[in-house]
Amino acid sequence: MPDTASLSISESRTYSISELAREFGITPRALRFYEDKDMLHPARDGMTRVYSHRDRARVTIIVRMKRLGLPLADIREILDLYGLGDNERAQKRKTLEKFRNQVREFESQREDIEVALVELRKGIEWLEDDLAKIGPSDDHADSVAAYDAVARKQLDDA
Amino acid sequence: MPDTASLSISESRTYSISELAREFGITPRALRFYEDKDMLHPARDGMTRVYSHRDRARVTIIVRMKRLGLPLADIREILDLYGLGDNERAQKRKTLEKFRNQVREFESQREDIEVALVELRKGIEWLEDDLAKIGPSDDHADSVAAYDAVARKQLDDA
DNA sequence: ATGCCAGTTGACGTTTGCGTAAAGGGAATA
DNA sequence: TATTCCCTTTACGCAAACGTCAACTGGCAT
Repeated sequence: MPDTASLSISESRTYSISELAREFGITPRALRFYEDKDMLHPARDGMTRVYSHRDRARVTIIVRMKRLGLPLADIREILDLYGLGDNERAQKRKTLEKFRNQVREFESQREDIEVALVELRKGIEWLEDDLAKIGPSDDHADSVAAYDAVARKQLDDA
Repeated sequence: MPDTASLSISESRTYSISELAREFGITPRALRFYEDKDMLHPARDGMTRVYSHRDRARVTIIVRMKRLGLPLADIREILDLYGLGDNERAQKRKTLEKFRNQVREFESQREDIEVALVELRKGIEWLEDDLAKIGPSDDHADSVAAYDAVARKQLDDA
């Protein structure tokens, strides 16, 4: 099987805890913590943890999901669902539902981000314009007007 | 000034704490908490809080930012920045930097979401296909193969 | 053998974002 | 007057997600 050959190079590697930690910008403590929460189950060489390529993939998922604000418990479920290939139809339906809900949540979250980005860009534009006025008019009325302008926008589309 | 007239209708209203709480789907406790954290400064009628339209706008921002996972401290800063119209140029530059950083963060967060959505949709597709196989082959080899397929994808683009 | 580095397991501390009584004030309604 | 609301403050509690010791255990380089 040529398949096996293609795997052997990169997928046979193992990683130490601090190696993975550095790679993902987290602490070893975090990795042990995730393990304690049953999100990882690295092999052991005596006492020391040995992370497989597959473990690494799981960490990738964990880190990604975390950045998206998912609580560890939820991430764990997702991980479990990937891991549990021996599901029955009922379970799979539930899984499907969960995934669909996640999609919905992410989509609405993405919308929130779009909105926030618009707001921030408006603020940036305002600040840039304001800073572009060469002479520091240092005026009080000016800043008040500016504040009102921004506030007004907030109020309008709130 | 006709401007004043356009404001008087909707902007002169005030809100009670529970009114605002209901509107934003949060508890009065939360609003008091935000005030304790100096994110809101509603007027008082005796002891009871009276929220202006402008206060309401601030709550809007708080809620939005919270949904995006920003810690209250950060939200407070943003709020302060809006409120401080009497900034010096130096301050404004710092503000500008903060805003730009936020934009960058949101953008990368949005990308994370896109990625996660792709993953989830792949998972959904897989589950749907799997459930579509009319006969519950109930096979063990099947599920193992399915697991490997998914795992492989994870590993590939990790 | 000694020292250093990286690893291990608890156990406790910290921050965030409120929830949840506890104890009461003021106004309106029955 | 009594009950009912809505409001107030003060204060303790809590789950999540680690950080931070503390106390040990190897391995290997000198």
